[in-house]
Amino acid sequence: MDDAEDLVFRALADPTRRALLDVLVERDGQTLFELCTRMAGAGVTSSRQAISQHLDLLAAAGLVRVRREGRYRLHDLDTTPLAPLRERWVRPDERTDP
Amino acid sequence: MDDAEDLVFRALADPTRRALLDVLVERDGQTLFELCTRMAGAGVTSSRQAISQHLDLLAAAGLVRVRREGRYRLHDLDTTPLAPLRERWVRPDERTDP
DNA sequence: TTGACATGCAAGCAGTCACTTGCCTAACGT
DNA sequence: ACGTTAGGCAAGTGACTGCTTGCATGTCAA
Repeated sequence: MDDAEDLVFRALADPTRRALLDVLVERDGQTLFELCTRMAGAGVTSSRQAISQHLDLLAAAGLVRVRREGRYRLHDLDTTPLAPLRERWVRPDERTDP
Repeated sequence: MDDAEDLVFRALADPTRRALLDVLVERDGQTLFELCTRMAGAGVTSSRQAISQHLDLLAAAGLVRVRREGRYRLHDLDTTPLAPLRERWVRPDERTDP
């Protein structure tokens, strides 16, 4: 099972990746080093490679867009894959979609 | 990391468990055997023990309430742990909470 | 009571995951 | 040109995960 939905859920399964999303939601265009610093500040102690790999996984899930600018790798958050997820597992009697 | 939030996200990381939630959202009080049958019907081929372990994990995450009735084990869905999850990673400029 | 049905428990196994380690490439400043 | 800065690649490792296997328990019907 390797469809898009599965990638998103598996990406969210790790606390470090969720913390990365927490940092990314505030501002687009943060570099890898910037993210490492802010993660360390948030109490998450992960190496640069570890964080880079987490970002690769988030990118594979479509949650993060990666672009190059000079020697920097900039990261933008994309929350659109989360939209269908938010409406899932709502009881039929609790649905409020008019 | 073993807090409640982490349990929920890890519980959602498995496609079989998500399929179980899909089946559970329709009706409360389904037995283990009933769930096995409906899972098989949905194209998910998992043994009874496997499904039972998945349900245990969902129960540990607070997503499923388990109760006994005679020789049956009945399962009720509880979506309240999903509520905070739905409002997460929403851009500050996209927030619409009045 | 006896047998069938619904489920529980626990050890073991193979695959996956997160992380490290070590070295390499590319872009900037001086 | 040279060193520094930002990041890339890939193999290896320990722990965790999902699943199986085998047997045990408890409940009901006849």
